[in-house]
Amino acid sequence: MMGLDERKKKVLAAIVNDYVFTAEPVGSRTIARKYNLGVSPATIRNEMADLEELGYIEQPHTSAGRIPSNRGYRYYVDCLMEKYCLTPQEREYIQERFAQKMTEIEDLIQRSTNLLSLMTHQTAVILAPSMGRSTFQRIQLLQVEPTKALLVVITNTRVVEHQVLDIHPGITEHDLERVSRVLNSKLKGLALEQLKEDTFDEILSELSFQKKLASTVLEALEQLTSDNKDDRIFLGGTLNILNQPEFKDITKIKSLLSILEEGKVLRDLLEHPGNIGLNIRIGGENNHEGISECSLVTTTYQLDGQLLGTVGLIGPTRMDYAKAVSLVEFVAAALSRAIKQML
Amino acid sequence: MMGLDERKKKVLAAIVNDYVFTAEPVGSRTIARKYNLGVSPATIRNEMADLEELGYIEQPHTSAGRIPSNRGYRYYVDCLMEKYCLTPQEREYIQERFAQKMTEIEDLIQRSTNLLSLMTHQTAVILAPSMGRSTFQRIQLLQVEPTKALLVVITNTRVVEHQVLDIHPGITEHDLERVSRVLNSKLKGLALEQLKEDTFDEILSELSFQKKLASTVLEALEQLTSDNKDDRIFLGGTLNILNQPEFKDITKIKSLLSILEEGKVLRDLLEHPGNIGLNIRIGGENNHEGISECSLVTTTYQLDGQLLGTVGLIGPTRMDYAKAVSLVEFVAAALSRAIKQML
DNA sequence: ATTAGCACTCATGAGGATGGAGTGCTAACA
DNA sequence: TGTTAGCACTCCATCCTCATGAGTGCTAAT
Repeated sequence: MMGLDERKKKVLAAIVNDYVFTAEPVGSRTIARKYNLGVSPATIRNEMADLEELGYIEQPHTSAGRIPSNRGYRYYVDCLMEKYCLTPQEREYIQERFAQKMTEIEDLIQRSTNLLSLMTHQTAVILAPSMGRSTFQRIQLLQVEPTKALLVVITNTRVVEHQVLDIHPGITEHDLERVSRVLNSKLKGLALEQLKEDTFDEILSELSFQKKLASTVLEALEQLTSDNKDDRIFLGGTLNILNQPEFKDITKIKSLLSILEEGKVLRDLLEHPGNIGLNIRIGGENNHEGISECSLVTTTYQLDGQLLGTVGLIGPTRMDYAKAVSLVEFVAAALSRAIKQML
Repeated sequence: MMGLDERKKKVLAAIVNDYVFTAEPVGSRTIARKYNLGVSPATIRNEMADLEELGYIEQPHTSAGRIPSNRGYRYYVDCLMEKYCLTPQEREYIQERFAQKMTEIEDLIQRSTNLLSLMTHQTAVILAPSMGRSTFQRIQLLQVEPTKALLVVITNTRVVEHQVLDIHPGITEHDLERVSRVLNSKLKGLALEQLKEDTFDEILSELSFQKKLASTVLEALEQLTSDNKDDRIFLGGTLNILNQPEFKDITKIKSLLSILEEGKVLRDLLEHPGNIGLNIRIGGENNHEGISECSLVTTTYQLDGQLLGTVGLIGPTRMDYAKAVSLVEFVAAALSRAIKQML
C-alpha cells in the first residue's frame, strides 16, 4: 500500500496541497508550474492517470482537474504530510489565552473551543471530562424551603451538578446534614460510574432512619451522574462551515448543523476514539450519515495520565490537516496543563 | 390611518393571507378566484393600485403580483387579523407537555422553546427570569479542598448559580459556615440587583474576622449575579429558518444565525419590550442590523404579577401572525402556571 | 521514459427567443 | 359613478444555442 514511487508521492502531495488551498480541481499544468518537479505537464498527466487508477484521486468530470479521494487524503495524512510548526505568534497567542485564571472547567473548555475555531476557521469541539470516570469530591444537601432541598455534587474534575428535590415538610436542615455526611463518607472518591446497586443498598440501610429521603436523593444522583446529557459537548465556531465552498447547498448545511446541534452523533464519535491520542477520520470513515463529507481531527487530553476528554476539529475533507493536527495537539496540551493547574 | 374602506381591507387581508401561505406575490386574478369578494380582477387591480399608493403593498417588479409591505403587515396585525383559536389537539398537546413535573426552571424553559418551535416551525426564544429582579433564597459556601470552596446561590426563581473560589489554606468548614450564615441573614430576600456598595460594606464589617474571604466571596457574588451572561437566552428550532424560502441566501442565513448565536442583540430586543404583554415587531421596526427581514412576536410571562421574562417567536416578516400570537400567549400562560406550581 | 502536439470533452456564461403571469389603461356598461 | 371586459405592454423565468477555455487522453517523436 506504500507502493508509490517518489514522483507519484510528490504529485499527490501537490494535488492535496493545492486543492486544500484553492478548493478547485487541480490540473497538470498548475502542478508543473507551481510545484517544480522538473517535468512537463504531460508527464504529470501520466502520473495522474496512474494515481486515479489506484484510487487516490478522482475527476469531477472529464475535462476537469483532479481532486483527492478520501483514500488520497488518507495516504496524504499517513505518509506525505509534513508537520506544521506553529508560528511563535500562534504559540504566544494561545498561551496568553490560557494564562487567565479560571475556576470552572466549563469556562476553560468553552474558551478552548472558541480559541481553536478562531485560529483554524473551522468548527471546534471538545468533549468535557466524562462524569462517569470522575469521582465524587463532595455531596451536599441544602434546605431551600420547607419542602425543597438542593442537591449539590462536585467532582474531582470540578464539575458541579445540582438538582432541586421535593422533600417532606418535616425534614430539617439537620436531617439533610446527616444524610449528606453519610453520602460523603460512602461516596467520596468513588467514580460516578461505580454507583451501582450494592452501593445504593448499603447507603439505604445506613440511612434507614430517612428511607424516603434517601431514595429520593439516590434517584437524583443517578440522574445527575448519567453521561447521557448533551451538555458535555462544547462547540465553537459552528457557523464557520458556512464559509466553506463545499457548503453552499442549504440541505447540506442543514443536515450538518442539525448533527452538531443534536450532539448525539458527535458524542458517539468523540467518546469512541479509535485509540488514545491523535485520531483522524476522513469523510465516510466515520459511519455517520451527514458528516460523510467532513473530516474529524481529534486528540485526547488527560490529567495525570487519566483520560479526560477529546479535543477536535470538524471541517470538510478538504482541510489543512497538518495545521489542524498541530493546533489540536497544542491546544489539548495547553488544556491539560490548565486543568491540572486549576485543580 | 384607519381610512381604508371595507373592500380595501378585504383585499389587503387576502393579499397577506395568501402571501403568508404561498410565499409568492399575489395577483388580482388569484384574489378574485380564491377569495370571493364578488368583484372582477379588474376592480381588484384598481384597489391594489390604491393600496400600493398608500404604501400597504408593493411590487417586486412590474409584472409581478403584490406583496405586503412592512406597513401592510402592521395594518394587518393591528386591524385586520382574526384571532386564531388553537385546536383542541394543540391545546391538549401543549398541556400534556407541561404536565410533566420539572424541578428546575431551566429545563422548563428549554422545553417550552422546543415545544413552541415544533408547533410553529419557527425559531422560538425565551428570556429566562432576570437574575437582577430575583431575590436571594439561600447562599452557601462549601469546602471542597483545603484551598477551594464552592459558592452556591439559589434564588427565589430556583435558579442555581455556583462558582469555585480560592481560599486560604487555614480556613475551615466552620469558618465557611459562619460566613454563609452572615450572608444569608443579610441577603436573604434581597433582590440581586440591590446588591450595592452599602450592603457590601455592611457585610464586610460584620465579617471583619474574615476580611479576605469575605471580599473574595462578595466579588464572586457580584459576578454571579450580573445579568450580562448569555445563558439566560433559550433558543429552540434555530434551524427552522433554513426552511423558509426567504433564507435561501447563505449570507442571510449566516448573519441571522450569528445574531441568534451571539445572543446580545436578542437579549436587547427581549429585555426592552415596548410594553408588558403582547408585542409584535415587524421587520425593521427593531432597529437591529440583520434581522430587518424578520418579525418578532413576543409576550411576557410572570409570577404573581411580577414580570419574569419574555416568550417569543422569530420568523420572516411573512409569518402567520395570528397563529404565532395565539401560541406565544398560550405557551407563556402555561409557562407562568408551571413556574408557579413548581415553586 | 519523456514530451510536444492535437483532437476531444465538458462546464460555464453570454446572448436571444419564447411563454406566461400580471399589470395599467381605456372604453363600454349599469 | 363605480365596475368590468379587452388589450397592449412589461418583465421574469426558462430554454436553447453557441463560443470559450480549461483540462484531458492519446499518439508519435525524441
